[in-house]
This record gives sequence, C-alpha cells and structure tokens, in this order.
Amino acid sequence: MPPPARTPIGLVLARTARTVSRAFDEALGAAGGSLPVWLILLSLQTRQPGNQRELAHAVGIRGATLTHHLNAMEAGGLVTRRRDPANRRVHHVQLTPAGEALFGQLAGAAMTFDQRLRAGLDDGDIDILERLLDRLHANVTDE
Amino acid sequence: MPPPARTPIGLVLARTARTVSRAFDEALGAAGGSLPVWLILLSLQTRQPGNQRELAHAVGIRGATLTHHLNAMEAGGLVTRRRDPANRRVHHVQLTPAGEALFGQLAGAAMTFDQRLRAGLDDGDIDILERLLDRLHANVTDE
DNA sequence: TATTGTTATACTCTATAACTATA
DNA sequence: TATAGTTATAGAGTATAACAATA
Repeated sequence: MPPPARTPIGLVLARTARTVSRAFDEALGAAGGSLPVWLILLSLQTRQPGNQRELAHAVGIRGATLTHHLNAMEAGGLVTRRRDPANRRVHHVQLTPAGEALFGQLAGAAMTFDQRLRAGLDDGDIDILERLLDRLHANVTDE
Repeated sequence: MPPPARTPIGLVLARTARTVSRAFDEALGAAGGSLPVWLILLSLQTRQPGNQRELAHAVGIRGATLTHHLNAMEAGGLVTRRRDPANRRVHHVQLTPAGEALFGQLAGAAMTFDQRLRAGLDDGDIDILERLLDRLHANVTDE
C-alpha cells in the first residue's frame, strides 16, 4: 500500500510563500520600495552593520548583489557611502533623510500588511507558526 | 507605549521560504530539474489541464511565461505540443517518455526533500502548519 | 470580435569572475 | 598576500504588449 500521498509540505510552503511574497512586493511597491530595498533599509536601521559584507549577510545576498542595490539606492538619493578613515577599504553606508523617510513609509506598509496577514490568527497561532517555520528553516540549514 | 514589536510574521515567512526554496531548488537541480519545470510536470500529471491557460494558472504564472518554459522543455525533449483537432487554437501538452522519466526523478527528489523538511515534526504539526499557511494564503488572496 | 497561444522585448534579482584599492 | 568592495557579464524567472491563428 502506498503512503497516504498528501501534498508535500514544501509545496504548500512554496505556494503560500509565493502568493504572500507577491502581495508583499505589491504593498512595498505601492509605498515606493521593493523587498530587497526594504530588507536593506531594515538591516541598516535595526542592526549596525560595520561593513557591507555584514550587511549583505544580514540580507541574505552576495556582496556583488548588494553593491548592485546600493548603486541604485545611492543614485536614488536614499543612502550615501563614505570610507572609514581608520580602514579605508571599509565603506560605511548611511541613510539620507530621503532614505529615512522611505524607511518610515515602508515600515508603515509592512505593518499594515502584517495586520492583514494576521487576520483570524491570535498570538498563540502566530507563536506556533513561527516555531514551525523555524523548525523547517533549521531542517534545511543544518547538517 | 508602542506595541510589543515582534518580528512581522511575513518577514519570518519570507526568510523561511527563501531558505527552503533555495534548498529545494538545489535538490531539484541536482535531479536535473528546476522549480517551474517541476510544477509544470506535476500539474500535467496530476490535473488534466485542458489548455495552456489552465496549466499556467495552476502553476501560478502568465501564459507567455509558460510558453517560455514549454519552449525550453520541448527543445529538451520533455514535452510535445499538438493541436486539438476539435479546436485548433488549443494546444495539448503531453509528456514524452523522457518527460515522464524526469518527472519520476524529480518526484523522488521532492519526496526525499520533504522527509528532510519534516524531521522532528509529527503529522499533527504538519496539519497545523498547513492550516496556518492556508490561512495566510487566504488572508492575502481574498478581499 | 473573442480566444488561444507565441514572439519580441525588457525588467528584477541573483550570481560568478575578474578587477581595484587598501592593508 | 589577504580583505573590502566594484565592475562586467550572465542567467533564471517573470512580465507586458503586439501579433498570428482560429473560432
């Protein structure tokens, strides 16, 4: 007898994530941003990445990919890059006032989106979901 | 007093999904496929999409994007397209033996991956996770 | 006219490899 | 030599718009 043949949980996760990601992208887009820009701004504000390598790691992308985004963000007047006088190889990335303003707007959009996402779920549900997602993450990361 | 400021669940989902998706992509790549190819093969085998519009919808992509993938898959000898004699606008997509073989290999890779993903989770956990993910999906899709 | 699908084109995100500049 | 970051290039996946074929 073959196993019960239920939908693989990875597929359910992939479908949900795609739908949710698209909706989130849309919400961020309507607020003037995008997912990578939001993650970069968020990392810059919440952590204090000492260099771009750390920043790239926090966002989950490669250094060259980060440079790509930072170039666009600098051209858009959102960030500035200045060399560290103590170690001139290091570039410190800083938000401009326009960058901070966009951060605020995207944070608002993200919070609104999150409320929509939580509809019908109480704190206990969210805790459980978070725990289960962490477990999936660990199952794929470890080993 | 500001709200408890917990990590937005959408962010947790996005991070988990990215990590899991990359690992899944890798597993499918090692088996000779990719996520969109797997989704297309799976839809062809499990549903019986009457036309490409239905197939594209099942996979969650646009018609032109599906054409893009089908062109590559046809060039790779995985599928054939033939016109429906009753309605010559409609193209029926069919798996070749090579397509069926790849389907089998990817199915194996997907099952193996799913077992890895489920480590430490019992059926009850999976049920709960699935229910919660469905809820997120609905929260973003509806309205 | 409406529907099915394709072609042409382009955008976003990502990556690797080779390079520059500092140390 | 090693490290921080950039540039050049490319590839995967997606999309829209214009088109061809068929109904």
